Amino acid sequence: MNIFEKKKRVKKMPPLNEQQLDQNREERREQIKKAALKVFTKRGIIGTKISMIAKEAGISQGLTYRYYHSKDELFIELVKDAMEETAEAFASLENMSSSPLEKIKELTKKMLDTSNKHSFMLIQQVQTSDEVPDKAKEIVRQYPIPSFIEQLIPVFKKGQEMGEFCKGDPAKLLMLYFSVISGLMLLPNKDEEDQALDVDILMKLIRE
Amino acid sequence: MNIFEKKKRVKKMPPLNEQQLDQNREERREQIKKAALKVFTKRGIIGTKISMIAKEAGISQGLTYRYYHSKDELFIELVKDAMEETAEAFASLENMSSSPLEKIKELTKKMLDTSNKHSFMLIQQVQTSDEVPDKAKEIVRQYPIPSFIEQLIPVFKKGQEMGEFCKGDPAKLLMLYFSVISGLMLLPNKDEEDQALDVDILMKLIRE
Amino acid sequence: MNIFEKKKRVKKMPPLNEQQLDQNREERREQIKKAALKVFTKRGIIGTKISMIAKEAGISQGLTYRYYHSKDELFIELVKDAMEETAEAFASLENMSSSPLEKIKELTKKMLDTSNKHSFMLIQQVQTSDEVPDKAKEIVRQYPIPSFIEQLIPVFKKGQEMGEFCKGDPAKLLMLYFSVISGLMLLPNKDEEDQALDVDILMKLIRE
Amino acid sequence: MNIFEKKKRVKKMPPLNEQQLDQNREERREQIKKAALKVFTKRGIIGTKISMIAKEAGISQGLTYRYYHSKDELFIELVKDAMEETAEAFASLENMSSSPLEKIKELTKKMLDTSNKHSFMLIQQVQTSDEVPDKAKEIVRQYPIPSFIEQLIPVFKKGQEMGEFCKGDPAKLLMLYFSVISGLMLLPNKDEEDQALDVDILMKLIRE
DNA sequence: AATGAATGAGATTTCATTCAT
DNA sequence: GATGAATGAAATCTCATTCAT
Repeated sequence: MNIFEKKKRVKKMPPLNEQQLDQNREERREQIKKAALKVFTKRGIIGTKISMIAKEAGISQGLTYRYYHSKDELFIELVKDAMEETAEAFASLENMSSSPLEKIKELTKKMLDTSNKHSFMLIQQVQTSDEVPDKAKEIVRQYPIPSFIEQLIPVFKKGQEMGEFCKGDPAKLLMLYFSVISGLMLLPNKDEEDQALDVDILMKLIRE
Repeated sequence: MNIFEKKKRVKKMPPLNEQQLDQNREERREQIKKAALKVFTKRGIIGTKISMIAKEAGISQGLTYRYYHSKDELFIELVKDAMEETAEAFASLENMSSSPLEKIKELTKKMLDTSNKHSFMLIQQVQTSDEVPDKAKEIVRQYPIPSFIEQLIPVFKKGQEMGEFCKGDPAKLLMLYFSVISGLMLLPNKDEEDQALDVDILMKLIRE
Repeated sequence: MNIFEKKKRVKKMPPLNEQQLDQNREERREQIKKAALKVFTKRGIIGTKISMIAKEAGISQGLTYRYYHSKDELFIELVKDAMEETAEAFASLENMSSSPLEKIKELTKKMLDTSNKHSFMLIQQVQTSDEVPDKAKEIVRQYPIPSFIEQLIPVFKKGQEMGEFCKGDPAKLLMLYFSVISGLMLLPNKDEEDQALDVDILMKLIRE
Repeated sequence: MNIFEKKKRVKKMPPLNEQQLDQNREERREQIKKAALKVFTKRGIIGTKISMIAKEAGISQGLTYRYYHSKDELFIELVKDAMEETAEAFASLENMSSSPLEKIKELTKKMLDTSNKHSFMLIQQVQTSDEVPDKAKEIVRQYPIPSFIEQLIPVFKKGQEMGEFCKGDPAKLLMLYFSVISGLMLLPNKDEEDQALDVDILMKLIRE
């Protein structure tokens, strides 16, 4: 660092550079979010005590508040993330070159996959429960699940034409299908291998 | 209670006769249970405040404690009832003269019917949540849902032989099927008429 | 109570009549407000712990929350009351038949009187401190003290004409005078008898 | 510190010489004190968070503790300083050659001057509030304000003889006068120019 | 029996102080 | 020395349960 660079730093001389600090901070936030998502989905927003999240994240209660002002704020952040992921999951189907049936199957697997499930469950919680903050409700309302499902209607219709899917009102069939998936997500875990099988059986609901 | 039993209790002369009092008491308990079931299933045991139950039942907070010593006790009582009803629902199939497929269909309707749903949802809650009292967990463990489902295996096998049901491991198929039903119960209400349709589509999961 | 009256009561049969309950409730609120006013003026809103108010009122911490949802709400209610009292104190001068000088003197006495002082001090606190809730600031801003003082300008002018008050800009003189009074209120108590004397000396500020 | 003392400390060879270090340290302490005084007087000791002082001083929270072991210690140090300044302000009158009235007027100006006001306000806070550390209370008790005022009694008497001051008990008149000044200090700022005028009006309290 | 008030244990949140870097 | 993170004790607030009427 030459003397000119030195002058840039107006305020003070922190021991670590700001970029490093920001990154640490971001990592902590992720650590907390990960822990929180796990506990929130397992116990609901009211059943979740901040102390549980802190313990799960391996930090003190107080520290949680340096990163999130309140339990609600943390919850809301997670809901935002979950909505984004969901939107992406649905949107990503467009770019797939596979058949309609394969697309739906892929999406189903993604939703039931343990690593993604938590996000979907969180959204379920927001839709189902009265305990969640209004802000969270709003966010989910802004991007309603039905609208995601509607995106699939063209795919489904094409599948019907190709004879992959059964006849019937695409909107209604898809809605029921995803209700079933949603419901399954709320149930306690199953073994991974079983899951793989399940998907094929589930597809019977919409297959010809 | 016969008239001889009645004479046994003679503490004092109440304004109403004992039988009447007992009946009143029982009615109150039912009134409270009904209210509690509604709120518990909607908000979970932690999300439910005693004040909410009291309000729903149209009585005062304090009075609730005349009939149930604690929130947990009330919850446990409801779980007991729910288990009994569930057991009955499954057992009653034996006496039905209809075909295997019709039996399963009937059971499905019963489970998804708004008036019964609450009991099933309560059991779900016990299985899913960590917040419920240990005693409740125990009760549900004593009569595990899988054992109910096992009762249906003979019925299912018969249906397979008759060509009503698809091929495959009956235990596994039934388990998935009822997982789907359970999951659907957890979702917010749908219109009654749609429900009627849904059942037929759901049956595709196990039908030939 | 005759049978017709009995029918009026739609809901239930409470042991005490509603009027009595409402009155009790109101008394409790007053009791809490009185205690709170004392502690708030002595220690400021932040320095005041709910436990102090509860102790001063002789009730449990928890009970406080049955009457006021938060410390802030309680504070705001007190500010409202104080503003009303202040407005009244100034307004009441109009109806007095005494001379301008006597009017100001009376007002001064009222403000410095121990029994009223707390209300004025509370308003001071709102104006001086950054810790008070925004709502409280708003309320005080709605009826600004200067506007109260302006009401006195005609009185003061008349006093000047009568030779009771010194020459000079009435607005400026009154503002200074009441600044002095306000300041004095913030200081720890003096003996009652001294106070009586003080007023006459203070009047020198505006007397001819 | 003389040059001999300097040689006594020879632990290691610091990049800067000891004197320089000490001076830096002293400057930092002053920087912190200045910031603290500003915030303490504005928000009270409880309303003041260490983070606020650090921010005002432009340093980190943690660093504050390198210079002061606790918030209380910092507060106490400020109170000491304030008492010394006050003592000096009163003492300095002795050396003035002006008339008694001019002396009091000068003192008044000094007290209401924005740059000095903070110290006086701090002392007020110690006298008024229950939140301050006991040590601070003690320090102020050791040099009671009344004793400062008593120092002025000879001056006041001389002024009375000279016909500059009004008749009456000097102790009582001075006490009221400084109560008024103290009170005024607690009020939010006024414009500088108004202040100048105010002093003359205030003097009416004690002038003939 | 019935009510609503009252309590107190436990949860959330704040912040002075300590710690690792 | 300097920083910002981390801790934990104390405050606010909630609510299951008990109590007086």
